Amino acid sequence: MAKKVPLSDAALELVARRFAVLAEPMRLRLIQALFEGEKHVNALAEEAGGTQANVSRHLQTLTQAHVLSRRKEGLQVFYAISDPSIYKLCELVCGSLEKQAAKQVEAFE
Amino acid sequence: MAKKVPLSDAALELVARRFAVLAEPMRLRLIQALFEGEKHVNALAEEAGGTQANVSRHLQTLTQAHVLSRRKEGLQVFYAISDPSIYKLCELVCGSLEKQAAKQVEAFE
DNA sequence: CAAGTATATGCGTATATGCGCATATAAAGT
DNA sequence: ACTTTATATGCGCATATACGCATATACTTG
Repeated sequence: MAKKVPLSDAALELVARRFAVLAEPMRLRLIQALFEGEKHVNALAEEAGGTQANVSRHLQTLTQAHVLSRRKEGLQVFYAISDPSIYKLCELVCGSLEKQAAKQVEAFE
Repeated sequence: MAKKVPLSDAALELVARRFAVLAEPMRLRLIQALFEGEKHVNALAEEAGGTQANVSRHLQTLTQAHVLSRRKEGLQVFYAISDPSIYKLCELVCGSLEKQAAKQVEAFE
């Protein structure tokens, strides 16, 4: 397991795409809503404040990126977080942004 | 410190922008190059394989996002990673992608 | 099989952004 | 002051993608 080898172009594209998937507020809202557990599309649309069509698309994007899992039950489709690293990822970014904000505040004191 | 409160729209936009900054292969290449330490623009352009102009722009984007710091010394400008969370962020994503890849392989066995 | 409900998708548009090219700015040496 | 070197930026183009609207698909029920 070589650790210091620079990532290949293909690998970098994958990483970039991963970040891109998380780079939309609406998708983050959906992920946040799913932190509470599995939910179906209409519930998510209502909670996240988007149209059914748009939410469905975003859910598709997240599922294709293996961030969410999809489970069909009768008429409804339930989505859930399938990649546990998402939790830490969001925590890390939030923490970093909080530190930044704290620094901004310092500058005014 | 309330932890379970959903993030505000403004906060989500910030998080999204943070991810967006990391969602470009060229910027990831620059970050990766800077893992070895502070470097100046031309060195980064050569190492990352981009034009000076383009690299300069990406460095600006990363600096405005407080991912990098900028230090001017004579004619040269040195950039360095200023947000330590970047290391873990990249590790997390790489680890997650490796697991995904491993699963793909399993499917063929 | 028809009607209703939940979800997905085709299409057009508006916006964002990465890149190349040329040029501007800044600093150092002659 | 002029030239050279290092970096930044204005501009245009090409591409990606988020959203709205309408419609298609899938499943359930009467």
